[in-house]
Amino acid sequence: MHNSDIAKIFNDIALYLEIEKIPFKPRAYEKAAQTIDDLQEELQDIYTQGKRAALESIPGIGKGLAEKIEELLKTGQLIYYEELQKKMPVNIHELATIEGLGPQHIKILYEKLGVKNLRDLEKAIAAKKISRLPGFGEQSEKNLKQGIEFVKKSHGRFLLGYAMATISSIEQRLKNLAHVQRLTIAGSVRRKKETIGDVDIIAVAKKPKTIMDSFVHMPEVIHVYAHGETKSMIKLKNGLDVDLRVIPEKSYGAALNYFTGSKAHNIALREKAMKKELKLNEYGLFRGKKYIAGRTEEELYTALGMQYIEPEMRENWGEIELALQNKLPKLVPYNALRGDLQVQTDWTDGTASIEAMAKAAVKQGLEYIAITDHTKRLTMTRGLDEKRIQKQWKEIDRVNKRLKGATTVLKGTECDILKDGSLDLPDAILRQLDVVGISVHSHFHLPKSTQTKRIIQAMTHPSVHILFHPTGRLLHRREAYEVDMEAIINAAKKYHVILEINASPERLDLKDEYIRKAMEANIMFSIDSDAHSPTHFTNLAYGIAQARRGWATQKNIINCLSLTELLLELKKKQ
DNA sequence: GCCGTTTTCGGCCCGACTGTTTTCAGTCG
Repeated sequence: MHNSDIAKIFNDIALYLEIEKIPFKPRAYEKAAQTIDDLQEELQDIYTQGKRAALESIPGIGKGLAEKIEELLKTGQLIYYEELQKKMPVNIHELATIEGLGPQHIKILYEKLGVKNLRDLEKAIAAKKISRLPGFGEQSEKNLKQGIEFVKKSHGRFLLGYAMATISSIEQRLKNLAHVQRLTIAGSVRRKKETIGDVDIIAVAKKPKTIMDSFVHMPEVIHVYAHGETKSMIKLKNGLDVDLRVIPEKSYGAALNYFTGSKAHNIALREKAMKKELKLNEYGLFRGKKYIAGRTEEELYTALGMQYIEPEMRENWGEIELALQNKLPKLVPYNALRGDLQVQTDWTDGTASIEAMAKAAVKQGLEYIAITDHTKRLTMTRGLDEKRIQKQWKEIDRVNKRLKGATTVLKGTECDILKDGSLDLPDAILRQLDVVGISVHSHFHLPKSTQTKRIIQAMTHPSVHILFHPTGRLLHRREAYEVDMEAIINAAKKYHVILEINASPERLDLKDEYIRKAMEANIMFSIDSDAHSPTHFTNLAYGIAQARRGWATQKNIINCLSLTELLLELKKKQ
């Protein structure tokens, strides 16, 4: 039993307890679930080494939860959880993912209509049964319908950042097999799309049969669609489909190129080949029947008379034309970040102390981080007011002393943009901060022009450095608010505001096409983890991937600068 | 169910918004 399984059970229990209107316990379960999800070590290992006492030393886990974890680890089940399920046998997790549907309405739907899952709910909506229920109406029926559509739209696709751990683990195991000479994850994973449909793996192997056998017998596999010598297809327990192809070495580059896509890029590439009286397919580049190239991708692009194109750019957005003219931008490298300008701590809704976050940043090799806790309007996070933020500065000074330069902690804020475009901290405080980030956390449904005006109003404030997660979207959960991005980009240019590329796997905000538009206007970006726990710094890689998909170069990323250079840049503002 | 420089009991993030109501429950963050 893995941490994610236990975390899911605790989250389910929290929902059940909320249905029963039991106070406070749900928070305890939720908090523990979050902590467990963020844990770097498996609970199983912690328990094996230190028994129950070690479990209890984890913050948020006391005697009661330690016992439950012990039961889960030992028996694979939890009687308490099963009893809750028996009382109300619904797919509570699935129903709760629908925006606007909470525990109390789930209860009513179950008791009055017997709704147990998404499918039941759809049927009830189709039969117009919802609006007659107590507490529901015409509008809530409409909202539920929309919510279901939104969940279904994302159905079958996975967030890259959530699927990556599984994918990497499979990749490592396959690479370690004897007889495997080369192996690469291709497809949308290689292009670093924010969501992926399935996983395509390309390999060269001396004995294809052995690698294929190992592949279809991995413990995560629940279904084998196909099991052949050159191609096998499986479904994993988490729902992800994975294809593996074994390719002759001669065709490896061509196959990698073909299975990396995108389809549009491939078609355009083949058209260029045709104009040169060549033929490109997954086996190689040919003149008539004569093989010309295909062992590596580099060789392929060269033979087509163009620069090598990074996978993140292969969307047929003009990259082929630039490659032919030798004018491709040099994308920001994955190791180029020197700092992180959005980090939350336990002063608001983060899970760890300033010092713990700073130490994690040292491990990540970051030269500096900015602590950017929420501000007072965001009451649910205990957002900071002018008094507490000044108290926080003292703690930051203490931490910096203790760190002795291992990394530098900057004083920052994620200051709320209020409805009228004013900011949630007084000017006198904002002026003293190293990093002022601003963001929208309320009034998501303003008309587009009003929303745009509101945000631009905030950007005109002389102390503002960065607009955090500029469109507010949450992948698979919430659409971006309506905003005129062109106007925001123009404002960023005019008022010298940096736009954030938020690296959190469910945000990745800005999205690639906006990054490209902003690049055309030569806007500066910051790639930030938005870390709420020490493990989240590793998400920075997804932010860089997103930046590369938007064709961003190193000189446009503010946190590729050294600390001294960065502070110089930021201080150009008052 | 957790936690403690207000410590072993009694607190626990709480205000805004929506849609249902016609003064409030449910949900979100």
